[in-house]
Amino acid sequence: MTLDTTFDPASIEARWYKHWEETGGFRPERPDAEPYTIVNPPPNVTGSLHIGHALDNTLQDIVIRYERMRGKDALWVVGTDHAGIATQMVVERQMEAAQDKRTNYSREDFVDKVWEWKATSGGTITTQLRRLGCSMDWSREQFTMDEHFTKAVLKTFVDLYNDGLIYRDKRLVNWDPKLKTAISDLEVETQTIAGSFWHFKYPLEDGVTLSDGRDYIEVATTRPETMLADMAVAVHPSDERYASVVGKHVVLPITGRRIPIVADEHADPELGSGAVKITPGHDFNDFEVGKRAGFVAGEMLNMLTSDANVCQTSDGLVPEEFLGLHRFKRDGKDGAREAVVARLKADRYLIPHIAKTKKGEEVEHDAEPRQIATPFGDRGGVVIEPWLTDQWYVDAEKLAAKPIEQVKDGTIEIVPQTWEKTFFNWMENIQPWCVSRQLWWGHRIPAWFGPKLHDGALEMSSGSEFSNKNFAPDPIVATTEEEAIQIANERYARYLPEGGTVRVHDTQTEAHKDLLPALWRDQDVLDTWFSSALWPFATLGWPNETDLVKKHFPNNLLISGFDILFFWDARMMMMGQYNMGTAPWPKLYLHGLVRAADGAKMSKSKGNVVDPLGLIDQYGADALRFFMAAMESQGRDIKMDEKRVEGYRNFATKLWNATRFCQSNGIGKSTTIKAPTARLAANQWIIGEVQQVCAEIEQAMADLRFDAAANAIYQFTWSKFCDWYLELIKPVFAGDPDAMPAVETREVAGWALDQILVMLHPFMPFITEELWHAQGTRKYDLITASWPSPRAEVSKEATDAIDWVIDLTTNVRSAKNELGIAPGAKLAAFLPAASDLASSTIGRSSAAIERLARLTPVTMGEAPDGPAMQVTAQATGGSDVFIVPLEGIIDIAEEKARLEKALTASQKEAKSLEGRLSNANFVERAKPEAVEKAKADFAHHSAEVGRLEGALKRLG
RNA sequence: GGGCGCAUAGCUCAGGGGUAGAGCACUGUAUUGACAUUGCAGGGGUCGGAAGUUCAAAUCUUCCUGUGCCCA
Repeated sequence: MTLDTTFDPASIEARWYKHWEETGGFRPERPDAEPYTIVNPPPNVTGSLHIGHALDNTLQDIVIRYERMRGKDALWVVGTDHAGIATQMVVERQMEAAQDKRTNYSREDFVDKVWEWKATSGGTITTQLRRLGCSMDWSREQFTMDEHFTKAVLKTFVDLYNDGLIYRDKRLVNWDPKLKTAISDLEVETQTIAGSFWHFKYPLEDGVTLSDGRDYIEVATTRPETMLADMAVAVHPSDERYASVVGKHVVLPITGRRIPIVADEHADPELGSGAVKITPGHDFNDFEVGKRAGFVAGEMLNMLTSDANVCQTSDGLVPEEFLGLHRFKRDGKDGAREAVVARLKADRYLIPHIAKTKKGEEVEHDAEPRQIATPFGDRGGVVIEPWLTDQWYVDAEKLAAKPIEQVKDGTIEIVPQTWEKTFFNWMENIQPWCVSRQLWWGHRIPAWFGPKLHDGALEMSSGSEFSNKNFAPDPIVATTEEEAIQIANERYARYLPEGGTVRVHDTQTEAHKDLLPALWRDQDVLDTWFSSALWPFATLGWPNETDLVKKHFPNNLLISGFDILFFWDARMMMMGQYNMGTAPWPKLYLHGLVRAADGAKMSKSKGNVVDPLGLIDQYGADALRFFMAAMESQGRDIKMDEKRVEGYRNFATKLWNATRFCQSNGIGKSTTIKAPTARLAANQWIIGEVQQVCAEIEQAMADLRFDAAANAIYQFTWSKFCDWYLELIKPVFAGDPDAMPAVETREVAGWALDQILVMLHPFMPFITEELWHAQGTRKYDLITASWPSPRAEVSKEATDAIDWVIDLTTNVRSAKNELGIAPGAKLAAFLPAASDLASSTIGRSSAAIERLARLTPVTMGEAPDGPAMQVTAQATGGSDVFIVPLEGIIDIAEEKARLEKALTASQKEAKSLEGRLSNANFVERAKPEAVEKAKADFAHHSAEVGRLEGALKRLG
């Protein structure tokens, strides 16, 4: 097949991808081969390909293509994540645009709508991954809400519950009042924002005073509205200012609530007045203080609704005027915060903040301005409210124990290793994982509730929401409703008619209307990460004992961005260990972020995102992939550099043109996997170089050094194969095409080019596949070709000869350039004292010397008297000095300048080495190799100094 | 405040106890057969600063400065 004169990536990419996918190239049947498995971090079903995906998936594709070529039964599991909150938000936004809303539908109908959305608009990213060339096993594409996946999720939940590792608890949770759901610690982003610090007087109850006589305690807060639910004031136990009032009470302004003054280490005597207000129902620290002060979670006052509007506390003390206000100013409308401050100020409970103006005048402000670390929900973007609710928690601490051990003992290797510390730091301080979400889209929690049995007696409650403080129904956790009913029937047997059975209602309210004990299902769904934690085995069919699970679990490697180390990687370790009894993979590779050209994080709001598909359109997928690989050194973020992508597009073009050159000289596909036997020096040399670069790439891949692997094949292809080998063999084709040299060279060149295509294929799959087929009719596609194993013997003499010719050529060119001699000029040269290498090389490679070094004729023997330049040729096997007469060719002064420059360099080196060698300490204490090398280098440079001085003298 | 990184050529980055590397950019030069998305040649760095260890430090240690991320 003849190649077009220009390389056009777009026209070949779509064609080859389709071909690979249709012919099963991504998952060739290799039942007896050693398995190699990776699973992709499932992108959100709502997602589209961003530059981070491009990096992550390129690296994975390089690994999987490499292992596939090495003959493994390579499986790259692909799929998408149902992304609970994100997906529900997308569909809700769509409804909003149509003046519709979720609550206009039943839960079932809404979930159906989401599925409809997925069918039509979901999974954009799967098409985009194809454009990148990713060789995933699409035939088994997974979704975290697939039926078999749900089975895995349910089993895991039920097992964890039965093992006491999942429990229901009432505690403060990170509540997103916009999305109206709990979220986990990891989904909270702390940002520092400008805020205020207000100081208030809390009056002591009748007759009580501090030791200094004051009849109030000063407290300060950044969230004044919470004072409506204050339950105590805390002072440090050692704080003498307050020792006399500990155990006494204050009477809260506004609510009139009488609350105790408690001693607690949490109060910092150095901070403000040393006394802090305690709102256990709305602050994580205060919750702990409250517990220590003897309040149980169920008694803690709650003053906010799920939207974060003020509601009545259970003691009924919040004045009417505050009820219904939002927690703070919103959409320009004052909220509870502003109202509370205004009221306290009016009632003279506000202690003003005195600030000085620039002129030194004192001015009163209501509050002191402050930077406040504020928690925001990473999805909803609003301030997170600590809220007291019943939620399901996973005992992460217990599950984390084994993974910690596995990373410590090397069962799991984290690459680069620096991440281990971060991993340990988080895992060793891990908090209970809140896994319930108040959403409709997701895996519904397999729990049913029924009336509580108190000493065997039924305790019915007045129907109320799940956040009801005083009623904790007993959960029944089961894989199916039938099982739940069965358990309930036993539990409530004495309250059921003979042979009767409990009924299951949609809601708690309906269940309470039932005259008999009845169940209602938990309304909540699981955190998305709960299901994605099962990805390494649930995608293979677990809990069924499928052949895939047996063969491909544990996986071999996981590649992910470091940003999901906790969200996903660590949780896979926990769940892998729990469900499968082993680590999900022995190696975890963490890569960095792709940043904008200026080093900033890419974000839509900054408008500095680079679209990978745009780069593919412009430079081709191969160039983008190669860029990603070449820039991926361990432990550093990648800064976007389009010029570099362009450079790799040029590299692809170079290879394209090199192949065109081969074709025009009758060089086609190779017939053998092993290197052909070769007699010509250039051919032996390139075979040796192929072996070397192959070993380099293999080492780099074993170390997961993508940059080293990419650079190795780049340098080999361009600097060795194109720049030297193709130039070296050109003279051969000027001769008889049927003679041995041409026949052998066509064979070797075809083989070497094939090896390049194979070794480059994991990095640049499209162009290599195209060229692979352009080079001849093949029995198989390159994607399933074998990785090189060039175990050929090449003679040292042959490779030395080529190294010598290359050195000679470079030196001649350099000298000509400096002397202003036309590069193409052919010069006669004399070799007075030829090394053995020189003699044999001049004999067998005269054509190369003539064509590349452009020295002709070369005469063995003394040069005639007269001005001349000296050119050296060096290789391991020999070192020679050519004399090139320059009479009438150039200005002698130029040659002198050139020699002077070289002389200065050699003198400098020689002097430095001499100094080192004359240091007794060096000679005695340095490694013998270092001393030997210094001696050899010194000898070399001394000789150079002598030679150059002589040459200068001859020029006069 | 705690933890983890980074600082090497104009730019983006490798490297690493024994004469400093790549790509891009730059300079000069070349255009009758693979390739100007190119060839050839070249300039450019006291490896952030200071001290220490060592025969020898860009490399190891400590401190400092700047900068980035994560956690509180």
